[in-house]
Amino acid sequence: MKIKNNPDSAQLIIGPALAVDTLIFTIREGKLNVLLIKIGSGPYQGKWALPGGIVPINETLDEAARNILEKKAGLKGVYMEQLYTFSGVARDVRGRMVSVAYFALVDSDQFALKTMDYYTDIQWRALDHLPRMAFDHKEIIQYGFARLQAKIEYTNIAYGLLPAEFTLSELQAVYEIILERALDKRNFRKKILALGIVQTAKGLRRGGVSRPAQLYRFTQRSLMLAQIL
Amino acid sequence: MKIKNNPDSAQLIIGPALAVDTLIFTIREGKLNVLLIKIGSGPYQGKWALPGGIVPINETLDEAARNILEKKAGLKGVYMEQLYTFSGVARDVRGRMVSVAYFALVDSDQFALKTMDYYTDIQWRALDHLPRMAFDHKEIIQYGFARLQAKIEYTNIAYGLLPAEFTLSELQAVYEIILERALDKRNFRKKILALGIVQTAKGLRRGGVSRPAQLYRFTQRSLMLAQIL
DNA sequence: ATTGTTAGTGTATGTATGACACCACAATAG
DNA sequence: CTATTGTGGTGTCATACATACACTAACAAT
Repeated sequence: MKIKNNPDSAQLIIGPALAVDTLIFTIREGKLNVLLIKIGSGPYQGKWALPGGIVPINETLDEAARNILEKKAGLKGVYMEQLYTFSGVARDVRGRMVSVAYFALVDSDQFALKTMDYYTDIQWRALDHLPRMAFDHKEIIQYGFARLQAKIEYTNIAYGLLPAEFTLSELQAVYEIILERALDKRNFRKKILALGIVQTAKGLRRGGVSRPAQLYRFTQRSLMLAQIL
Repeated sequence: MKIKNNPDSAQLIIGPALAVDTLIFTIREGKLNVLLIKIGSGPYQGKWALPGGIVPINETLDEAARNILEKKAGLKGVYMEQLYTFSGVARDVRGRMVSVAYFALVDSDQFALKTMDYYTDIQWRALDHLPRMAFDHKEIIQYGFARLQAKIEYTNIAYGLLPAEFTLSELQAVYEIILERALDKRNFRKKILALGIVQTAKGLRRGGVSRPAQLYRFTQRSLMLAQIL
């Protein structure tokens, strides 16, 4: 199938084109949000989409995902993991396109959004109020959300959504928002502390309306297995 | 990046070529095996590889995986699930190639292997005695094995490895081989029966050296969640 | 009839889970 | 200064679950 392979890193092939799409979750105002961009031209003009783009010939998918997220949405240094590869033959009306979806969780306070490239807007959008979306991106979001719900139960992946220091109530809120159910406060704290995935930081969260809360930090800010629920 | 898009299903693009590789596990003689083919020509001549091939322009990845497995290895009707997409820039010396790996479990007694296409051989090979392999296929196998070990603990995926009717001892052997540890017979049977993922079939497994065993069948021969271990 | 081999079964103990209510401490209002 | 409000922080008990463990049953082979 391959036609040509230039060592100076260009090759012409016949087959599906390859893209990556990035699915970035955050929590804002008590809700789970995703990062979307508004498409400014072409057949999907005015619709919203995940930040994505074509995979360059000389980059791995991990690299391409990182670079595309930075270029299209201005988010630097976000570590994503591969989610799934979507390949419906009609998923892009402009031609055959296979897309590898990546996802990550971020603390939205750490990033200022800026519109880039040929997009007309960029926004955090609540998962329960998604706008009209281009391609099969709604499906990608649903798939990623399911993965997130599963993964938060047996890993420490939630660290991505929180600042370096946080209270146990804030951590519990993250779990409740993602799992969409209430958790018992005492059992939750017992479990989290017994697992040793967090340690006390010095200092209290002051400035709230009530008793200050002890601050904690994750012992590891990298993916670890830990059966939480 | 796209150059051309013919509606009669051909498009020329610049970018990585896209392939699928299929990772088929089975159990033979008490060991976990994978299906490998021996490459007959080109820079990887004489090395072994997973059955794989280029994704046609008009097929989804699921379809391509099924068709390639049938065409390259003669296995029809095997239902695979997507494993991971591998994209190292040097994974194929012939040019830039991204590969979507699929995997499945089969009962090797149900399939006769036949060498096809330009391959010189096809064999089941024990996972602990793999030959020299082409591309990054050893890495794909390791990744798939890890996924299998995880997945057999919380799904009924083992049904793929067994015939329609089987004994509980045979089922337990499957678990012990994949998990590489011994399981307690009474606890295993208790758990499996309590979960209701199998039901008694009529008949006994006779012809063994000892007391005949009750036959069972899976209540569902499709992927179900079930916390087994 | 004896021996060998695998099938099949129950109990007891420790561990994890889930339900549940009150006092502590700070901020704020009066 | 006192009372009120709001969130932080803690322990126990009951139940379910996981684990460890040993003997009898049924058939085949001799």
